[in-house]
Amino acid sequence: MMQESGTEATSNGPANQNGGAGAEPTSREGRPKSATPSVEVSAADLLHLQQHQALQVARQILLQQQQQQQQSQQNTGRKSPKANDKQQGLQVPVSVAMMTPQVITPQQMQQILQQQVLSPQQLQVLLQQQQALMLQQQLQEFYKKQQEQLHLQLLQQQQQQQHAGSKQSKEQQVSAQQLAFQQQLLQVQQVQQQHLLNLQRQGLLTIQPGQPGLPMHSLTQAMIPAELQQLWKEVTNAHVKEEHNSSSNNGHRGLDLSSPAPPKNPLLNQHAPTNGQYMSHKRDGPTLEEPSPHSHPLYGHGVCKWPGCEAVFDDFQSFLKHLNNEHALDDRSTAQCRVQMQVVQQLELQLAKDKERLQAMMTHLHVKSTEPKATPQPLNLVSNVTLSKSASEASPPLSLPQTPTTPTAPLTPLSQTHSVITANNLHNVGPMRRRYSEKYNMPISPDLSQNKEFYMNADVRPPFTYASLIRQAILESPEKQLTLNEIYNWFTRMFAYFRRNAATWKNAVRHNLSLHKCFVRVENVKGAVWTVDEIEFQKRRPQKISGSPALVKNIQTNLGYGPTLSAAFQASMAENNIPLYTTASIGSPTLNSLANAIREEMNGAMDHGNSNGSDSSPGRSPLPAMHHISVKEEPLDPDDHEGPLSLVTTANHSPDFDDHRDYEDEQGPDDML
DNA sequence: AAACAGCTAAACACTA
DNA sequence: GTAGTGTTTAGCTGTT
Repeated sequence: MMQESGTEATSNGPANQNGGAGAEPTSREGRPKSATPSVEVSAADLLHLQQHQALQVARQILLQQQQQQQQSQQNTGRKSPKANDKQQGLQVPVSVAMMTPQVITPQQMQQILQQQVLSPQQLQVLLQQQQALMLQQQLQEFYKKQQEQLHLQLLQQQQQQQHAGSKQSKEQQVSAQQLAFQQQLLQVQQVQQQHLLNLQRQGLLTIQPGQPGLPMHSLTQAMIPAELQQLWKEVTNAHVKEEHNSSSNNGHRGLDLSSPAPPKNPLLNQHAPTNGQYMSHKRDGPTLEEPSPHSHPLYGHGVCKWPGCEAVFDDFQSFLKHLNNEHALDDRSTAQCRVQMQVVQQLELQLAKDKERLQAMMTHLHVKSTEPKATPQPLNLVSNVTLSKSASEASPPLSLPQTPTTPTAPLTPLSQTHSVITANNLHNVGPMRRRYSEKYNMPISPDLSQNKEFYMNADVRPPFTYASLIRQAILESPEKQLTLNEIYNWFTRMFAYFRRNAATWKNAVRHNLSLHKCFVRVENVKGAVWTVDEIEFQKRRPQKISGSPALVKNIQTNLGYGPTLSAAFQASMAENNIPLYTTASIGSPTLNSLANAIREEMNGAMDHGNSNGSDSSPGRSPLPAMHHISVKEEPLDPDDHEGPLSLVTTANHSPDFDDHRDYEDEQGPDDML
């Protein structure tokens, strides 16, 4: 928590984000919860500031307009545009109160029109002024409403936080509130921009790119990161030159994108409106040619990818036509572009926050940082597959230990085992000699079920030992026994990784089956099947888990049901390896949840027992392993059970069983006998 | 440093 | 003869 807040404070401050104008709403996301109230206040302040800026912009612009017009009316003879420009730049915002009284009522307007005291030009000017003033009033009203809403929200948030029970729910509330808050702010921004754009469009807002001291500019700066700003400038300059000859907007340059208000996205440049040529502006530098004559970032699968468009086209040319016609350089496109830009900004900010969070988490867990790679890859497992392949294909497939990537420091078992695999985790799998399922004696079932899809699709080596996997395969089977071929099939079915280099891993499977005493070969009518001797499996590695004695006792008591429970149940209990998680070994689970998990586990085990025991084939011992257990000379050493119980909930387990059923069906009718 | 565990490779035997 | 299955050994690496 402290680390996180520290990180946030240093690397995510307003200065880093938006150049100091402080109008970036999203910088609040992910802030430390302890600082929530004060940050909320600052959020409101920021909103105030932003609104104030927008209002100032409008005021100043309107004032400029008025003065300009007054000057042009009164000093018709003397023209000194340069002096005017300078004066405009130095204008000091005046109070709205100075301007509001000038709003003319419709009746007055009617009178003026009827009396025809004004020339058409004067009327035009007057109209513009009126429109501007009305816009400003609307703006003010809207801001007031927004402000009230936000205040309400903040109040609610504070109250909720005060009464929130658990820390976690508090966090959730906070983040939900933050999200709503962000959206609110985004909305405000967008409306601001829309209004300003309207002003622009009507020629009331004539702001030149090079003009100093423009409030609009500061507003824009407040919204976009520095680099984007830079990019924007570059693009803007180029665009101004490009558009300079265009006389379409003669008279006023309200649509000129070079005005600072619309943050110009590279996107804009990508569809040069005149020729439809896609000029790659980003990444590879300006010299890069477009990758292919028919590729366009806004065109994919025959669909226009312009936000909210989705028009379908048969060919690229018609798309280009559409792009030039429908998404030409107009106010709508500009506004959409701005919105898109904000979306990107939000995502970037979110990414940055998540990165920081990840970093903090890893720091907290004492894991070496993989920061540069920590950028979440798209969930394109294929790319990961490629990576993994290229890394492993150079060497024998299972000789991943030789890959240059060294395994990271041990993770907290729970955080690793029970988390869904992400792209980051990929760096951790493979070269582990001792897979964490072994190392921490963790059950692989939760991980497997949770990341089942992942393992099934990604060519990533599962972080489990062969022994664990074989055991899992066997235990997942209804009969708790599998032929070698069935084990093979389970491997290939469950793991994309084992769909290649079969000779290697199959050899390893056989080797493990033979080597480990925990795997018991049972002769069957149809041949041999392999079963798991759970006790032997647990004995393989003495576990040293410093569990609370009470818990140990508890588990032992549960195991003590032995005489009254079926052998299948015992086997299932042992099978699922319910561990005696301690706070030291597991991190966070409460005793309560542990108890629940065990309870669920027991229920699930009972189910398993019931499903196997009664209707299995007589010729085939349903639980050969149990038979094996029964003849073991060594009594169950309590210490052996300290680690070995796994948190496999029925929820996690049953799908696998279902899947396994399918799989078993492939194996032929021998289960039916 | 030694023991241990796990992975890989390979040789060999047996059987269908 | 071949493929599948099962056993065993050896060498290596990583962990304890």
